[in-house]
Amino acid sequence: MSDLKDFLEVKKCPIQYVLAVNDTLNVISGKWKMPIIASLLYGKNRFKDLQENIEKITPRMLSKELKELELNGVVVRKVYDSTPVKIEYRLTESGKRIYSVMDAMVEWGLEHRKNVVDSIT
Amino acid sequence: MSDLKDFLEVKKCPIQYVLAVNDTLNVISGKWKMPIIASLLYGKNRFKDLQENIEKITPRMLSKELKELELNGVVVRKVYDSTPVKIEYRLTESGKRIYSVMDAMVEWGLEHRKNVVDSIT
DNA sequence: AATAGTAGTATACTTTTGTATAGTAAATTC
DNA sequence: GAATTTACTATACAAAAGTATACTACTATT
Repeated sequence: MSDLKDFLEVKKCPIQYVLAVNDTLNVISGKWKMPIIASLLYGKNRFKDLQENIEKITPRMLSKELKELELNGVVVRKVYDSTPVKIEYRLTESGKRIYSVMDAMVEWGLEHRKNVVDSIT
Repeated sequence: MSDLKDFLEVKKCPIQYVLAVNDTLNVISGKWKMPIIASLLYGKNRFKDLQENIEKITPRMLSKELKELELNGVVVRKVYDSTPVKIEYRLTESGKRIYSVMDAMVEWGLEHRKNVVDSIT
């Protein structure tokens, strides 16, 4: 394949865009990420609260996912030096902004469902 | 837990929203969905074109993913009755609209990267 | 008749993701 | 001092997702 063909035809997405999409996908993919982020948005901040709010999640998964979200800069773990210690998980500013992605997903999903139902009936 | 507490505190996301997010997640999750959708948006419509455009994807995965996208109403498979047969994959209208989700993801990803880099340096 | 292009499928395998179940440790209430 | 609450960890396992490699079936070109 010639360079010209490369230039004219093989349009590629800028690499930063690819990385950005992958970062986002990483943060929202899996069975529990969205429920956890949504729960945090709804003001459920303690381990126990999250566990109660998210049906069927095991403590192992909750712990694992929270660690991953923390590592990805989406969540911060705060230890309050009270007795007994209280631990809170909070969304970072970035974390809160994932709301906009969820919003786009809800919008697409609703519209898509409508279309698919239309196409069947 | 009382019904009142349910009502006052356990705010829940409307079920249709949850379903909508899950539908969207289903369509975009995995290693190859986004590259495939992006390639289709860029006008790569034949199996071979997609295979060449998406580095390292095996024909097995490409075939599997295209089938899944078709089943989900995101892609249509068109057989042209020429000799030799030409087969094209095209995004449905819903499929094209996933662009808006990708857009939100790029935006969040870029911003997040900027913040994370800022917080390290 | 042999080679190449298009559009895949088949089989076996590895890796990643998620589940099930039980247990720990510190403090707090009965 | 026994049970309960909070915040987890440990081990073993099952299921889903992805990879590697080879192969097929049809047509077209040389």
